[in-house]
Amino acid sequence: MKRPTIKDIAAAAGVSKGAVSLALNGRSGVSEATRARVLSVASSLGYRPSVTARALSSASADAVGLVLVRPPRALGDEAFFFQLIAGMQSEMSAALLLQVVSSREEEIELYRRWWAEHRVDGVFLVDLLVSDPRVSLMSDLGLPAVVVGGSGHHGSLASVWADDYAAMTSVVEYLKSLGHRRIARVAGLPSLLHTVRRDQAFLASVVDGVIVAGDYTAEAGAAATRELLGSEEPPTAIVYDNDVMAVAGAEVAGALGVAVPSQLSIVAWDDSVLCQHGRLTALSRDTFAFGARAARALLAVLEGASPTDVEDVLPALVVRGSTAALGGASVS
Amino acid sequence: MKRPTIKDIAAAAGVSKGAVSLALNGRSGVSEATRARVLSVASSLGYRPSVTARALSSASADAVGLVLVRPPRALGDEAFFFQLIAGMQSEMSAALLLQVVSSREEEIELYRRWWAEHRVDGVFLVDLLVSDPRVSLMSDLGLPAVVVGGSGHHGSLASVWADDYAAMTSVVEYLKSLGHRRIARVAGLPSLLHTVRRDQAFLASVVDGVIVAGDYTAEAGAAATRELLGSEEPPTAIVYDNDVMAVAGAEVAGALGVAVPSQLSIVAWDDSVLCQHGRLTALSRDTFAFGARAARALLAVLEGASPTDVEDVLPALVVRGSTAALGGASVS
DNA sequence: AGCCGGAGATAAACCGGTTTAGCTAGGGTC
DNA sequence: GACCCTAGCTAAACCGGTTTATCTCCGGCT
Repeated sequence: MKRPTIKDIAAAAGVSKGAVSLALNGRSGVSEATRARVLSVASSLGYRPSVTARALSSASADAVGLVLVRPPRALGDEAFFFQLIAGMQSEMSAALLLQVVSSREEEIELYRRWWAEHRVDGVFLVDLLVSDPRVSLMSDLGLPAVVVGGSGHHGSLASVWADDYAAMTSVVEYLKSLGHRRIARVAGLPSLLHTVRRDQAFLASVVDGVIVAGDYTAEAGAAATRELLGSEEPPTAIVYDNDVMAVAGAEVAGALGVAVPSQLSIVAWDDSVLCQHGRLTALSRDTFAFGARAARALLAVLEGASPTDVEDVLPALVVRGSTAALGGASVS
Repeated sequence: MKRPTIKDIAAAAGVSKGAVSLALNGRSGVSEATRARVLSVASSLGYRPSVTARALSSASADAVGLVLVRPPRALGDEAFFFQLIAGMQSEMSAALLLQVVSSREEEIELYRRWWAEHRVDGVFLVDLLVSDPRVSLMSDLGLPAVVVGGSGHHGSLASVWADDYAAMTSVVEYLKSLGHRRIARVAGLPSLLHTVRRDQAFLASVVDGVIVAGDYTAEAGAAATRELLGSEEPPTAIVYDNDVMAVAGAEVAGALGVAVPSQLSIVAWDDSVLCQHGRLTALSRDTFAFGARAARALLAVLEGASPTDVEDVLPALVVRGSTAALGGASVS
């Protein structure tokens, strides 16, 4: 019940540990005859090198890391991250070391540890902040990293992103073309970079706009919607920063007797089963594919390629029953 | 930019590596004075032991493992697992080593490797099969494990489960009390243990029942529903094995002109935002809490407690608009 | 013949811990 | 005073790999 170690292979092949190591890793220093013998012995004994031991002598750790800073309870409802993780895994043969922490400080400490111990070969950085300390940390540590969804270029790091600015502009233009003028935005966390980008794009293209901050939870979406619809001049269209808040908002509108879409148009950022079934117009991006792309980018960096920026395809607006021309007929 | 190692602490405290190790781990063999000195030096240098190195000499790996056997693309839609993971993380200070593979063989191979390399301290076993080889594997390896959602006791392993049999019985009884006789069940994967348990309970309490197999995807739910509603004697109630299939089924019913709930009652297993918004009657269990409970069980085993079976609270039936008495008025 | 160079292999150091064997000094016992 | 124990510590082996220094042997060149 004990795995063969490199020593067993060496003994069985009649060579030294060092020679086995060289042979298995395809490096020079052993003859082809010896290499072949070692390989055959290794495979016949079912030898698998120990990643743990290998990681100690500063080689590969066969894992990449992802740290999420969220209240765990809220995390479970955010399909986005799981889709992303599933996509990442689809392109990786390595395992994903996942940890959920509650503060940015812990997150940074964790990256330092993982790096110092060679526990991971590289990491994904998500939820990028406006001026994010992690970017320079990765450079300082020399820890390969890919910024995921950080809408833009970041120092010397590879980045995989979608153009939030253009996407938001297209949403607003679409609503304007339907005759909407007073448009509201229920935003995500203000500290996040993509929130700021979307805010900017929103304010730049909207005629008469208002922004309310949210935190991606159903409660926040409902509260923001109540606040907006109860105001002096309620908006005729609301753009939500995620699916959960949008669905909650639609529900609140219904409860308040505000008809969707005849009196209020609703657009959700990030499509999901939730939007599909709620017949909500949504900005759809393929999060799974996005994760897969991020994984490929990280693998490329790990293989020594110079970090590149990959811009994801622009999210497509999927028009469903929650948006209509101002004063148009109800569909729902 | 280099982390202090145990050697640095030893040098700074003027003792040997071994003494530092003993002192830090609270073991006897060093005087209290020396221990205090070592601890203060260690903390002032910001020393953190390397988990990687520690794992080599058969100590803790500071991580627990979870292997999921699913097509990655489908995985992303299953909120269940992410809820579970979020719950697990909420109770763990260690990281979760996560890997998605495509076959049972790979899964087993992965457990063997992780064990052989001390990469994990223990693992969670999900999606238990009818006679699951993993159970005896864990015993053989001596790898601490917790069976999650395996509806029952499993060898010498700790188990955290909900009573699927009783839950299914309660659902069928509820439907029978509404007057339903011909009831269908759109099941999950037939190889899974809880599918079998639910099948048994369903067949035991139903008057006139039919079971169609599904695989948790929206497509499967839609196809099964089409098949059932198009049959000679269509059922008046359908119980789906997860939320995604139930929602898809409701949609198909609507498209076929079968009114829910007046002509067809629908019950979903596992509640979610999806069911809440679709106003589907659902069997609600707190998956997050379930994951947290599983984590606590694993931690207990890791601390040397003898493995225990923890039965989760019975899932509660949350009645919404998708179920009604046979021939009752439409609500939707 | 004498010298040099490189291929092929080995032994040993190293990564950062844990653990065991062994050494030393001090106290108690008879 | 001889003897034994034990507390307290050190040195060294070990975990399973990688990497470097070193050694040997053989062939080619002058």
